[in-house]
Amino acid sequence: MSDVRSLTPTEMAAWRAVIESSQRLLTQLEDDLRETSELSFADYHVLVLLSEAPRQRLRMGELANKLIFSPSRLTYHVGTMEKRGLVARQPCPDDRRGSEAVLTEAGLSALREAAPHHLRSVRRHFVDALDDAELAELNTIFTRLGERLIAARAQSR
Amino acid sequence: MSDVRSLTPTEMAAWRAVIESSQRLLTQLEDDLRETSELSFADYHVLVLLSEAPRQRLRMGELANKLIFSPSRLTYHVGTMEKRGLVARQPCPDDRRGSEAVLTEAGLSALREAAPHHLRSVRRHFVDALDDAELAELNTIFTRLGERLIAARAQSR
DNA sequence: ACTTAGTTGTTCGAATTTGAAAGACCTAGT
DNA sequence: ACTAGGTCTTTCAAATTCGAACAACTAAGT
Repeated sequence: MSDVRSLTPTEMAAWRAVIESSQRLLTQLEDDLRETSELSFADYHVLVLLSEAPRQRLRMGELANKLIFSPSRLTYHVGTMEKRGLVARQPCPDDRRGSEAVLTEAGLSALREAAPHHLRSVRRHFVDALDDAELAELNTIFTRLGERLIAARAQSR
Repeated sequence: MSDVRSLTPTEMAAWRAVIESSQRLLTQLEDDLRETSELSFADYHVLVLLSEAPRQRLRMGELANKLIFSPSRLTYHVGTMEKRGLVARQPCPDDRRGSEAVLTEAGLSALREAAPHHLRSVRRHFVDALDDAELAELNTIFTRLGERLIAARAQSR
């Protein structure tokens, strides 16, 4: 049926494998995380990013960029995490438009508790399937892809 | 802050790059597709899968597996596409529990119209950033990952 | 100071996605 | 034939996500 080429079979196969498997990977990690903790993948990601930030806090906008979340999605999501006590929200000191999300004690505990399980899951479904050269290669390739995507997005504004 | 290791820096970097960039990739492709057509990425994917299937039809369950959609999500999504005339739904001849989604003329047209734009987008944001060896490598790696994930899922049932 | 344009984060209604039933049907063993 | 135990898809309500519009503020030029 489909005579829609413009991509070679090799290119198409690689493209599809990446899309499909990364989707499966996310789904599996999400499931594992929910089974061993009270956190979603997004929750976990928020906690990690905050824990790594100076003073364990990030501007909403910055957090949204890192998570690749729309602004409204982040507002909502941080709201749910705030209700659960995992993060707090504070007005930004030097810019009165902004606010920042701050990691709480409870949030840090939740992260510390979930991390071993989550990392085990990452290992099982990702790292263990790859050798060192492949890991290095993936890092190179996806870092490059990410940079190009960020550049492209900046372009089209 | 985070002393949560258990993954080496190399492993962690690769993992993060893959997750983040594949997310960015999806988002960009989705945006491009919406700009040049009336289709979402999921719509497009449905149309491709149907167009490739024998007699341009697939059981709902099979389609859900290929798309990595939950059953209820697929029901809803096919519903919206049906309203737009892109697909039709028919009872399954040999299994009265089931139904199948069928590609319509309009669906095929929509796919043919969207494909060049979409493929150009895939090329720009993915293929063009990679050389042949990398593409082959990605195909190998992600095919393997996908197989493992399917196996793991079958396990845990 | 005074516009004017751009940012930042939130809000709101609509669209989508989830997960737990439920309904209808198939399959195997009796 | 007749269950008992699956399977396939849909339904429903609740949770999430999107996108446009908004309010508050900042930045830059005049």
